[in-house]
Amino acid sequence: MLQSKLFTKTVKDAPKDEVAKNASLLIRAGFIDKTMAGVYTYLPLGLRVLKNIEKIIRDEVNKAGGVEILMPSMQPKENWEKTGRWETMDDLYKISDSSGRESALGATHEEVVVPLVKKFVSSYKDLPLYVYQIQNKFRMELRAKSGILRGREFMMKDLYSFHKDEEDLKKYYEVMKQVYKNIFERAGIGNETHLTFASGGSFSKYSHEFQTITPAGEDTIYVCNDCGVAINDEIINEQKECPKCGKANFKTEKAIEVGNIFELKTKFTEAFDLKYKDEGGMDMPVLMGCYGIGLGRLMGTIVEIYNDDRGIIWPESVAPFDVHLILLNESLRSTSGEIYESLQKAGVEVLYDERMGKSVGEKFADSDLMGIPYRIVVSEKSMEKGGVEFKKRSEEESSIIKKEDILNYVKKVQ
RNA sequence: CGGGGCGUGGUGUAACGGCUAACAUUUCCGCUUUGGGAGCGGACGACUCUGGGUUCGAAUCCCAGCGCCCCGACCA
Repeated sequence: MLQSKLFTKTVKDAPKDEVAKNASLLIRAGFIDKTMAGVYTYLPLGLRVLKNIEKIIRDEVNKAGGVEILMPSMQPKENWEKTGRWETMDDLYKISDSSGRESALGATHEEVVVPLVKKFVSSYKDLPLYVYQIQNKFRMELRAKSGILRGREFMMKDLYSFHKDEEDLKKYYEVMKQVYKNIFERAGIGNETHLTFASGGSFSKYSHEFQTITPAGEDTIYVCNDCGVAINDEIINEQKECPKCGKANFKTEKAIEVGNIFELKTKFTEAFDLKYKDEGGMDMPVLMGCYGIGLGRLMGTIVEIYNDDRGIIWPESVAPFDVHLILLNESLRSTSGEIYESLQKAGVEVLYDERMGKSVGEKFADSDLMGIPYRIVVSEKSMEKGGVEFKKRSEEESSIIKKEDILNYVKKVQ
């Protein structure tokens, strides 16, 4: 993409209200724009990151048998009354039309997915079933905060699994643990992200969160020094030992909850009377699990972890582009144009800063701020030294490489 | 929802209750410049969040509302 076609601009000073690093950097670099408190527009650069995250999640979830659908944001009030959550869920947005008819804006989708599945599942032969979507959720946060980490409207991957018995649910629950591990690994935050025991499970007494350690976190977790899993506040108040290895040797950390997996068991299937016929023709309750990841929150978490005083440093797997190609001298426009074409032909995603009239300093500052993993500078100076300048955003040193060798240096991940 | 802070050009800031609301940056025009937000000259851009009040006079003081941020509570 030509940088001149980006309609966004970088800004030197972050809006003074934005204290959160993720919001400050993403706004300055032109990835997002705040529409109102807790509600953000994803601009061209930000959307590309979001799509990359989406791709990783979709890929891993599909491997685990997930079947993608798209459910509506507007949902019937009656369904929410059936589960009792029309009254009990405080952060549910309720909307009404001019005739006074009320609906809910989906804060989560059990109220839609269970009646949906009921229409198609009637036999043990129809189970198990794993459906998911990547879609916007609405939650009436009384206090939206921390940039895109806690919004009122946010994109979420929510998967719902349906099973004939506890054993099958348990089995899939373990599969999803691994899926989540893979996703966070691929998104570049594998080392910082800990499987965390939380309360709320049905048969195993626990649910699980995936918590990423960073000072920007709003949760406190206790990481076991012996086995590396963590427990949250709720659990440490109930017990003093690690649920996995039994030791009681924790270090306290601030963390962001990037994912959550939960056994719902029959909580919602009972409300909608979702049953199946077993081999003997008996009606049996369907068991459920649900599994969520907030995409924007994941993006914000990545920024919180990967930045320096000059800007963002994207992991290659989610970066908006692979290469930032920067032309400094008009005399080399055709040369850099050829490099641009050949990289694109090779499947490398390139942001090409071909703008003239911008100072070198400004171009470099923009590049550092945006955080694209590889920077290639085409200039008269680099040509005198024998090629183009190649530099990783994550490293300080640059090197001169021949333009024929560029592809060897730009290793494509994913 | 309780507590605190802040609302002035797109952005960041300034202005004693008193002149045409100032400066930087952005944007536009011209020239110059080309390896870390470069220089010179010119131009555009603000009913000072909204509504009341006090005053001869309000960006400035008072009240209310709205918005945004922070702490807390809440977060299947």
